[in-house]
Amino acid sequence: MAVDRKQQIIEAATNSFSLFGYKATTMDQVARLANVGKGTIYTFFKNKEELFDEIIQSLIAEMREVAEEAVDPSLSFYENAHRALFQILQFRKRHQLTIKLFQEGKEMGTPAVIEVMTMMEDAILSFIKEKISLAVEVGEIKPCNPEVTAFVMLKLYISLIFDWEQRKEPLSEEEILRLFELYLFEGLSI
Amino acid sequence: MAVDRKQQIIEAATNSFSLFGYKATTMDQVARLANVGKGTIYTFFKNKEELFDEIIQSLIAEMREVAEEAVDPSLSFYENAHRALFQILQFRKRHQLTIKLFQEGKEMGTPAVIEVMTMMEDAILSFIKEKISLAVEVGEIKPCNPEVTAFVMLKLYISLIFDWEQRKEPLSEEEILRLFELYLFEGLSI
DNA sequence: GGAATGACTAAATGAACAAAATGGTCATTA
DNA sequence: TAATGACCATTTTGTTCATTTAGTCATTCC
Repeated sequence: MAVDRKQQIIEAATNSFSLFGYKATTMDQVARLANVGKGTIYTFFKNKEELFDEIIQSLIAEMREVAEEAVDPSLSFYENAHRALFQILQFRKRHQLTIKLFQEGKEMGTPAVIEVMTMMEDAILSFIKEKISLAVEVGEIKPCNPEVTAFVMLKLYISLIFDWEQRKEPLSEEEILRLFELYLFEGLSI
Repeated sequence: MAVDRKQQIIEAATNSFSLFGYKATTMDQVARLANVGKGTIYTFFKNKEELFDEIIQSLIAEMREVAEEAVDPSLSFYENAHRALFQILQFRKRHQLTIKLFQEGKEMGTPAVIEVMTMMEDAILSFIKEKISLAVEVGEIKPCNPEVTAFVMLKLYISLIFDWEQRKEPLSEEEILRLFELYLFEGLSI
């Protein structure tokens, strides 16, 4: 075959998921968009959910790459934490697919979407956790539970970037970095 | 009548809201529970939402009182934050109403509930902000934007109590206080 | 011969309609 | 004159059924 049918299917599905969401994307539509018979999809993917999962796994891998790229070994842990988290969240903001799915998960509660969003969050948490564990070992930050700390960091970031934006003027990247530093690293005590 | 009908209605409604939520509480039910004709409710309250609002206003006032009582001017900001936080924790446990409404707002998105939860959040934020401003003026904590700081404190608190519980074993009160202290006051830096 | 296909089926979905429940009113009652 | 519950308009819930959809498989095509 001249063209890679599997790739065609993945691209068609990604486009449709991005545009209409998971539920509103039909396998007929994916087949049509991919210029492929519907049955062909099932020679590459067991079912709709597996096709979806494979797309999300790529997305997660891409996110990890972006985050990893943001890390600069010559910088401090807190600066790197900020850079990585900021990049991940910006990535999420930029990619139509993540935006659409976030919406669908919240508004319609589609189970497959919720499952996948949890996977994405877990991937982010596991990435941060890894970095925290390392920083603790090296003695760059105080000993702490890496799992809870990763969770708190992510939540703090989401609060500052997404939630704060709902009520007030968005914070600039510099402000976010400064706040991150102030609250999580220096602490408020005199 | 010997008994205060308005009070009866408020108590019945509070019970039902706590037990079944706002939407699932019918005015017939409130009337029945209050041993009152349905029309009587409407001599005291314009409609269901006003009855709800009045109950929430009391709840907010009560929360403020509880928090205010916990504050001891002779203690440090840090210690007072502990005490207020602890009291609010205890308060939350006593009031299924808050929990039920929080759930309903998130899961069903009942507009009246969302509106009221926003009011509660604003009340809490304004309370914390006030205390932070004072502490900064007195030089008890580092200078910081009181509004953002209050926001971050509340979000951290909600993350630790509600969100963490969704994925892992709930944290004990002692653990929550310890984490709050570690992340916000001491900071992670060595 | 084996990959690709699209007509086919069982299951899921949602539109449309009917029935029940609910918020709010008001004439009657005590 | 305050309290009430039958009553009404509207909303919500339950049900039916035609349509749509995910997934299969006999047939086609290279």
